[in-house]
Amino acid sequence: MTNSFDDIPFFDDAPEEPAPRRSAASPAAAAGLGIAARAMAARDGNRAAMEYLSGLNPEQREAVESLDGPVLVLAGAGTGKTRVLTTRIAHILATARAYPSQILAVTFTNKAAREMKERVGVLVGGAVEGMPWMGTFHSIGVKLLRRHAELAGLRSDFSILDTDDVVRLIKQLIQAEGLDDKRWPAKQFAGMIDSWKNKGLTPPDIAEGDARAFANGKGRELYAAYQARLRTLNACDFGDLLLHPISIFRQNPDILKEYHQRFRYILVDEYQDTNTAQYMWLRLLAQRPQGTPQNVCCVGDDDQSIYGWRGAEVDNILRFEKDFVGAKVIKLERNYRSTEHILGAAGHLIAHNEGRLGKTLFTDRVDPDDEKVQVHAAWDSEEEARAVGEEIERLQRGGSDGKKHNLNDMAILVRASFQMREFEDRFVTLGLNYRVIGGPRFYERLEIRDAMAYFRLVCQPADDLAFERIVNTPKRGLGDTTIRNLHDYARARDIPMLAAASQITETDELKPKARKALFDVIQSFRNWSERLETVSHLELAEQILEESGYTDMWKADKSAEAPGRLDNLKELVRSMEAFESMRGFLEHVSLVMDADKNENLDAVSIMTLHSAKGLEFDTVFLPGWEEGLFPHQRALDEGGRSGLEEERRLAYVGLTRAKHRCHIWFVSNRRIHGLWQSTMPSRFLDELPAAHVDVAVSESNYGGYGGQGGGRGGYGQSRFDKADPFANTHSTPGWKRAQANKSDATRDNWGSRSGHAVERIGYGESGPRTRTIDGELVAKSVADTPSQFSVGDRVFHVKFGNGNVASIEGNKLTIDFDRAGQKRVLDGFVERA
DNA sequence: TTGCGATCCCTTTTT
DNA sequence: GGGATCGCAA
Repeated sequence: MTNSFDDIPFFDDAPEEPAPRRSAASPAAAAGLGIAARAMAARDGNRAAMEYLSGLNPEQREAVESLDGPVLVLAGAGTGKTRVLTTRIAHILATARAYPSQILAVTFTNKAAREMKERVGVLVGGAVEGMPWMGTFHSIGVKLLRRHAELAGLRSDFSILDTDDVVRLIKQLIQAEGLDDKRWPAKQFAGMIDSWKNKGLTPPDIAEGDARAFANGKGRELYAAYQARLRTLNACDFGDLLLHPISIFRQNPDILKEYHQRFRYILVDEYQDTNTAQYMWLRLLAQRPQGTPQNVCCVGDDDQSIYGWRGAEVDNILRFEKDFVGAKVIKLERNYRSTEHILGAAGHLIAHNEGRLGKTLFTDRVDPDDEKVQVHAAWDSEEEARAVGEEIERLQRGGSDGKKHNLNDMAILVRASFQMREFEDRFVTLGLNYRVIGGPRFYERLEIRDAMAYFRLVCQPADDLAFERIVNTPKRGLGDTTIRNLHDYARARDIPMLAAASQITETDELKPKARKALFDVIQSFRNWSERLETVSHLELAEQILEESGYTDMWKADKSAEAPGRLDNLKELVRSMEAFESMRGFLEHVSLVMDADKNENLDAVSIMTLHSAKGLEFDTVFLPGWEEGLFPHQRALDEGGRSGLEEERRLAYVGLTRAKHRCHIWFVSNRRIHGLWQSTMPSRFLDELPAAHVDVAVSESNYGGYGGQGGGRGGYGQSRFDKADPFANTHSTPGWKRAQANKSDATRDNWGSRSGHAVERIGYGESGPRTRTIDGELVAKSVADTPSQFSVGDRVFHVKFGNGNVASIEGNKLTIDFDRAGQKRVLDGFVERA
């Protein structure tokens, strides 16, 4: 059977030997190389035409021009890493060292791949279209696997399962083993398999101990059963996209050799994030027999290694020189992004980490007007969102520099995605445009997954998971009993469920009603599969959704979401336009999973720190710098010291995203799992240097609100001045007002705003509070001064109620609360009972 | 077989 | 707090 992937010619788009020469017949030249072509001409003497090299600093230029032999570029944040990579590609093409199709350029994320493609496109023009080997590890893995699928026991039209499918599949296996799927959650086992795969381990490689850890010692068998099941489904998971090629290369040296000849240049972005499997994959492709050039260039930054939890091995970057003898190591330390304050803060913070290669970023751009990194305190996450929103509006109207700022230049970077919600809620009420990056994704929506299951099954009839998903959606009277029958029938004969369904309708094993319903479904699928070749995939998609009754199902649905779902389905069909075939579309979706339809809207970006890596913004807001959230408790529990260091790198990534302004927030109270918890400022705040940081909270407390303070003070000042509760609540303790505020805050916008203003004054008055922040941040001095409390004191806390002080450590109290148990709290938050 | 209510569990990060 | 799953009843 042919499909669109077989259409890609193998080696005939570029001769293996000799290396390309500049000639009219050269496909590369014919492709119209733009600058590259001009630069080829330049090779004959006119070096000035190599304009893409000008503007590089000496280190960058060296990294670009060192084309022979292995190169490791240690590129700090904002030092022009992507520029080096893209220019290097342009340079390879321009000097006619290789055809576009002979360059393997690997990135970690889709976003990075997209950006690289764009930027290379700017340099070399249309030639970038001739670079099929530029993409993520996974997308390149698919490409390899499609070509050699049979060597992995698959057909080239295999499906790629996402996490959801995998979990459902494993759940079936666990149940089939007669195990209790509550005691042995499928999700957990899916995680184990994933981490095994990240380490490059196949079932026989699993150590005895690990194998025993799950399902009464059946872990290894279960893993093997899972792999076997994938094979019968003609499917693979994300990990397989790397593992299968690895074993194909290992077992077929001749194939590996073909790729060695093909890939003249290998480039790897974000090398510090590669896991063991990726590393094995890469080494197979990059390590050549002695005497052959190993033109591999890896770019990375050990200080930005933030994927250790996912199996990334920082060691990979550290042992590069051992793996590739004679490697040249180039450090990029000149930062072009951030102000000296931001760099100073970030550098001081990251210096607290031990195992690092040690780079120090510097910049020449010193401007006395540059704002220091601002640290703000808020009572709770709601106030945090409110204040950030106001700061954003302030910048939008015209910041301290009087300049009006675009929302596109601002981002809120959170540690965990649940933090996003509060900002979204707030921005909706403010009418402030925002976009969530990496949030709940289009293709993960229920209706989209259903529709996709239909498409998958049409293209790949062995896809049982898709079959099970939609066989009774919309409702066709095919319930659990029928499905289970069908399932058993299929398993017994080792055939796909769709085929089994076809057979079983010819017997009388099913009740007439179910039999009829099933028969109709199969007929539909037969029809659709036939049309695959004759009807355009766009039309076919529409027909499938119509004829299956799927759109009717939502039209009949009276719930609030139904119209939105119908819209999404339309959007889905529309987005298929960009693809040549349904298969091509399905592949895109399984790998990319996000629809990048954020047009030119001016909007604040909200995303996690992880997904912010590689991006930059004029103004960056970093909320939630509290112990337990950031650094995240789980990272500390599971990762210990190295977990903490990874969190610190995450903080470093966050800070270094900012070009001009960086605002950090921490709150005293945050709701976690629905419960309010008192929180302490993050230790990372202690690690920021006073020279580059302003504690904005005290300033706004005293200066901003009384009306006499002048200063650029607080946010939304004028609005609060009008608020009438101001006067009469002025003298009551802050926490009380905050508490009163909380009850009506969710409903009443204005109420919450005025309450908010009042709250903040309360902070200003509560001396310990302000000093605490200064003390935490600037020096440990406060921590050394004796607390106003002593052990045994009876105290009251707004969230936890009454309790007794159990121990004191500087300004941090451990309190045994009568009802809430033992908590650690800053002394500013309690008062004598 | 379906639909609804109750309960349970989880909440870091992603290809 | 909230989403997903489970169990029970119609």
